[in-house]
Amino acid sequence: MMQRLRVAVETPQYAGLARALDYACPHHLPAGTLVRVPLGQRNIPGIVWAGAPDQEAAEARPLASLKPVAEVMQALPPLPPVWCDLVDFTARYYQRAVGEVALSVLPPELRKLDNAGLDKRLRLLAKRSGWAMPEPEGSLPPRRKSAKVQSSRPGPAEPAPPPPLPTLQPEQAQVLATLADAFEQAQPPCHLLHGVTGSGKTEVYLRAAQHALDLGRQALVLVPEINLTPQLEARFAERFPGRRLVSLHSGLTPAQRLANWLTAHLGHADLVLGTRLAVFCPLPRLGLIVVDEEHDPSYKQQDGARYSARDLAVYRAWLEKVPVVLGSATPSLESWQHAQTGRYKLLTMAQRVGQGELPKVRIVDMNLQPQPAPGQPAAPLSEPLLTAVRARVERGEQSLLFLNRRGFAPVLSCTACGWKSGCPHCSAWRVFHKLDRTLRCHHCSFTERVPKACPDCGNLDIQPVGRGTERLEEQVAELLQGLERPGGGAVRVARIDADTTRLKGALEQQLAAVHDGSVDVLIGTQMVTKGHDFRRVTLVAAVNPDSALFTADFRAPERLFATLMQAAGRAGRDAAAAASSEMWIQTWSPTHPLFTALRQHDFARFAASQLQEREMAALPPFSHLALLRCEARDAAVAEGFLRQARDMAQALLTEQAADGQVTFYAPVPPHVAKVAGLERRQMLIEASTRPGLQRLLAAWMPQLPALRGQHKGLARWAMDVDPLSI
DNA sequence: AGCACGCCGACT
DNA sequence: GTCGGCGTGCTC
Repeated sequence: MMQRLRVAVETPQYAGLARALDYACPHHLPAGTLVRVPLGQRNIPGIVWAGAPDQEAAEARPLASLKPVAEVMQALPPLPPVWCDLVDFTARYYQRAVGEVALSVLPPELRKLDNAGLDKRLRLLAKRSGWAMPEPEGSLPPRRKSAKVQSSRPGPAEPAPPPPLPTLQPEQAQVLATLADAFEQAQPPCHLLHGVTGSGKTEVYLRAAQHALDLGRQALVLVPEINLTPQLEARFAERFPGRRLVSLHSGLTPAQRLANWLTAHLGHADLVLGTRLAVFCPLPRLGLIVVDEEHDPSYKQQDGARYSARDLAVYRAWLEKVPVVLGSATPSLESWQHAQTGRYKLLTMAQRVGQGELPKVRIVDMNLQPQPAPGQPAAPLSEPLLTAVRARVERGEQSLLFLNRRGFAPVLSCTACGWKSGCPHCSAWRVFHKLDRTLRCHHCSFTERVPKACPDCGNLDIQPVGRGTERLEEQVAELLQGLERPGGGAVRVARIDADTTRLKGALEQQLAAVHDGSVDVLIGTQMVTKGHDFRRVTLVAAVNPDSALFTADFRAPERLFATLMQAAGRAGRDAAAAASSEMWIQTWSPTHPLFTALRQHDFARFAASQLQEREMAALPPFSHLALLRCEARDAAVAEGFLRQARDMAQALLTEQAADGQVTFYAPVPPHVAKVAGLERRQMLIEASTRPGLQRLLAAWMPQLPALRGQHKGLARWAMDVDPLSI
């Protein structure tokens, strides 16, 4: 007897196919079962979805008209119900098709395999990892035999005996006591761990993970960037020899990613460490979630389903009734506000381990520096900063110069006619990269050789305008020329950014060079400010942080504060040198409150002033935003679509009972209005309450596909709920 | 998104 | 006379 089965398949939201589709199946399949189903002419993967099909759908499509499920992937245990709940919530909250979310968070390799192929992979993995294949009758996987199993494997030698645990600071002990309580609670609260750099947050994560493992549970640890996984992985591996630890991020090969995911899903992994996509990793024994550097914007997915992995981690922890720890030295204002109102439990660690001091912050007022002669480029480093860097070099200490702009110069310009190196496909300048003499668009990757003469007037004198890391490296090397290092020999200047680390292993290699002291001055973008422990760095300088102060983005100050605090944290990691370490900031706005707060390392004060501004302006976390974005060949089409969509929403609002205020703003071009030949427009929606916003979106979004036909040439649209930048 | 169907220009 | 351009429309 055929049955009706709901299956989530990858269908885009804007095609009007957001819900699970109906298929016929000869027998019942549990929700979460991976299947292959026909859709149009294709055979695609899908996941059996729970819930009864709605009445109308059942009447519109009688059972006999449904296509049958093509294949059931019995080799894979069904995804757990809480996993389906998490995906369901994500799709609903972020306004995406449920199948799109479900399938996009599975390892890509899993989608390609058929049942036989999957079975083969599972057997191979089981054999290699030394665990028994689960019984076909869906029985629980056998409990791990920890060290015993591992040591019987060929390859790595006996795990080293666990190292002695470091003594806990009183603050750490207190935090851990609170967390220990949370493990006992039926519905543990969300914890915000506010710990200054060097206060030993990682030790807290390790001990909390230990607690979860002791209870026979799994721990999930999220980090913002792939770059940060290896070092954290090393610390966890060292602390938990004999435990199975897997990482999950997009840098793994497809086969590795599948193997690690399967290890976690089958319950064989004790610790899962990964980037934002790991928040969806199925874990049958989940006991703890840690979100490190919770303020980091990388947690927000920026394409496809635009989810916040941090927010989903909090939701998942609530669903699965496990403790969650959000850790940061500079929490996001959203989390901070939740901690202030008591919705999150605030845990504070204000002391640095080993009584190390935070670096002294020195502000250089650029208005007081001698100006360059007319026509001459400004010096990259002010005289006092240059002197300080020189002194470090002479003492054999390292300096880190932070400039958040890669390339040689952000734009090239003709001195005669004023031509600038614009991108023909985007409304952005193409960046001059000197090494390979190219002009590169950082938005669409369009790359050309630098022209010999001005394309407009033929003038041979084309000048770089502004400064990126490539140019800074060149200029600093010049400024430090002839300086004597203690060991003798020339000053060594190195640069780490997306361009110098493109090759696999390049970042590790360059970091190693910094660690072993074969670099005196390191120049880098944001990349070097995150997480790395540079023991010999005693001076960090933000060369040009001002641009972030004056952008229209209301979150710019919050982000700059976090970035500078994080950069400051790179200095004086070695307690002995901490007293003499400094954070330098070159700015044209030395009296800006952001810098005042930074000088005092006073996050709470900065957060309070920012929150006050946000409240006055009715911005998050005091309001809730959504951004409807769309792209079209023609800007007028994009704007027309947004306006019509707005009219629809306003009509809906007059029908709905009021649930707070909702304000619609006019469609505007985003910061970069044209990318790869498509015009972008966006419309901001501001709601006074989250439920009010969610209710509107739920009613509104399903109506948008109907507008499609009326706007010829409309490429695509998408809703960004809780957008990070507007 | 895929993938078809569909109706107009340069090739064997 | 066919191959193929991408415009429009559908997928349980």
